[in-house]
Amino acid sequence: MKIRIKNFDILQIADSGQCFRMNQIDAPSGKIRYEMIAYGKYLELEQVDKDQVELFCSEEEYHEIWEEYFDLSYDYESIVNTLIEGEDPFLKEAAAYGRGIRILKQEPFEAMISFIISQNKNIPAIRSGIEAICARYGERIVISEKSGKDYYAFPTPDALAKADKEELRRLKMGYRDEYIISAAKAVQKGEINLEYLKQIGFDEAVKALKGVHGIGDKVANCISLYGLHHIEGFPVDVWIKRVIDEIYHNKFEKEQYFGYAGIVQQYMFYYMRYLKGRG
DNA sequence: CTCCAGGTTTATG
DNA sequence: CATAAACATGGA
Repeated sequence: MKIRIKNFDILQIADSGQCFRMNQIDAPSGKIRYEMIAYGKYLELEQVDKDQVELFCSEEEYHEIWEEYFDLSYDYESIVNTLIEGEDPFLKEAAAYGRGIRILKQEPFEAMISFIISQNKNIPAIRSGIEAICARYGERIVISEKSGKDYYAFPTPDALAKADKEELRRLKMGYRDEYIISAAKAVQKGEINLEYLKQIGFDEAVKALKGVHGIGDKVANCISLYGLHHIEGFPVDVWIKRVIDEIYHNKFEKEQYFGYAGIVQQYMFYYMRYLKGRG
C-alpha cells in the first residue's frame, strides 16, 4: 500500500544507525527499495517519491505493525521547522540534512541486544554481528519457496539465554559474550521487564537497564530511545562527543530540547557522520 | 599494518 | 570523582 507522508526517507532511516537490519535491494522500478525483518515479519518498502512510500504488506499488517514501527503519527515536520527556524546554526543544517529520519519503535529486546553488541564496533560490523546472531538463534521466516534466501527473526530472550559463550565467540561477539547472556537471562527471568520499562519514566528506565552487566549509560540511552520510545533518550557516543566538543565546545544542554531531545540527537549524529565522510 | 568503531568494566590516582 | 587500561574483533 502506498502512503503519503512527509519526513520519511527510507535511505536516511536505514542509514541513521538506529537499526541494523534494513538492507537495500533491487526494485523493478529502479527506485530505492529496502527489505527488513521486525516483529517477526518480513517487509519490503520503496521510496515512490519525496513524500510517498510504498509498503508491500496487507493493510492489516500495516496498521498492526508498521504504522507504529515507523512512528507515522508523529509530526516530525514541526520539529524540523522549529530547528531550521531556530538560533542554532549547526542544528539548522543538521535538521535540514536529516529531515527524513524517524525514530523507530523497535522491539525492545532487539534494541537491547543490538546496542550491547554495538559497543566499540563500527556500523558494518554491528550489522554482520546481528545477522549472525539471528541466523544462529532466530526463528527462520519463510517468505516464498523460490526466494532461495533465508531470513531469520531476531532471537527471543529464551533462545539467547541458552546461548553459551564459546558459540557467541565463534559468532565474533568477542568480550560482549557474557553481556549478551546476562541481558537475555535478566529478561527471561523477569528481572528486567521491558514492557514495564516503556510505561515508566525515562530516568527510571535508564537506571534499571544500567543494572545489567554490560549496559552502561550510552547503551541504556539507545535502548530507551529506540526500543522503549523514551524520546528523552540522548545517547552520547563517539560522534555525539565530537559534536559536543568540536561544535559546542563542551557547552551543550540537551534539556533545552525537552520533549524531543532524542530526535535532535539523531539529526546531530547523522549530520556529523556526513560531515566527516561516513554518511 | 595501524587505527578506529553508536562503550563498559575494573583498576588506580 | 576523574582518568587509564583492558577487552575482542572486523572494517577502512
